Amino acid sequence: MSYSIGQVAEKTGLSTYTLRYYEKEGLLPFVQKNASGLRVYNEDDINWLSMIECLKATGMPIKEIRQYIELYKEGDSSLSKRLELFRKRKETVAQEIEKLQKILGKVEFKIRLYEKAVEAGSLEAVSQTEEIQQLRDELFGDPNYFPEAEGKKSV
Amino acid sequence: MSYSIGQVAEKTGLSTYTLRYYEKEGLLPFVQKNASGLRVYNEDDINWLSMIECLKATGMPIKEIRQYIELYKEGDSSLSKRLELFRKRKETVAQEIEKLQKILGKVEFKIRLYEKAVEAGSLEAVSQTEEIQQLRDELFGDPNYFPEAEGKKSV
DNA sequence: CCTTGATTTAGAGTAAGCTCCAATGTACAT
DNA sequence: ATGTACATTGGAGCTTACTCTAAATCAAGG
Repeated sequence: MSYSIGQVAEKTGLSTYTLRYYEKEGLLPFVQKNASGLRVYNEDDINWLSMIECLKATGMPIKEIRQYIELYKEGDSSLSKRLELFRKRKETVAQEIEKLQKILGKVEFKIRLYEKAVEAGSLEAVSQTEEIQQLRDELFGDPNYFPEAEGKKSV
Repeated sequence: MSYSIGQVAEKTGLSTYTLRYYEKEGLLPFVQKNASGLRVYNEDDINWLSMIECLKATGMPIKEIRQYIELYKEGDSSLSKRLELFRKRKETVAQEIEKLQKILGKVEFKIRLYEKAVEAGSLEAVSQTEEIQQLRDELFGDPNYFPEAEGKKSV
């Protein structure tokens, strides 16, 4: 099965601009062209796009994705480099998840604070309560992320 | 306690350029200046920066952070809007965490695949094995995210 | 007073990742 | 064969979030 650039755009949710841009950046070195110069994508190209989306989702910039593709083109001699690359990606993603979980905790604190504030009709009144102060201490007693955060003013 | 822009940069890890940029963009509307026009930051400003970093970490763009700050300036009349804003942030972050967990699964699959490939000295040999095909099915049987992904070619 | 280093401003420059345009060519149904 | 939709290229333009520059001013020590 083969696809035009428009069909691939449809299938992947990427724009035709983006597909051409990726090619220009060396992310899709295997896309064929027919006699008239039109791009003809096959299943492998779609798989590559899926891989690219995956790497992008790990936070990898386009230049580094190209490097992966260049490693792939080197063949089996680059297997251990590719393994190493995926291990680094795993680390990056794991760290990002951890960071987001901490952020989620802070946002949930804000939600509780604002729920009480809406109830009371005032933020100042609520942010000094025993309950909120205690929550604040639990969350921000950890000095790792902006220790001065979330002071008395409840910004 | 008060701080110069350089001290705040040191404290927060942001550059002095960034601090001035944030002010220009309306993210720090409370920073004072002394008689000579030099910025003088206080604890509240540091707290605001911490809040800004938190919102940024949720993926919120700077223009929307400014909108939050404008809501804050409106006082208690905007409490429920601010609550709503934090609820949306929570959704965004929760979804991002979910997405990253799926990505983590894919990356871990790649790691296993490449571990085997390095062992065998060949990617093609390994990607057709019973074990890998089974793992692939488990991970990518779900048609939500690029159903064509990870075909026979193991890109 | 003088020097050194930090700070001020307006505005220009940068990097990433697209996004679009103009002019031209291709595919195909009527 | 002609209209319509879709494709090609090079290159310009856009957005976000900084990042830096230049020229002037300020702060503090000797």
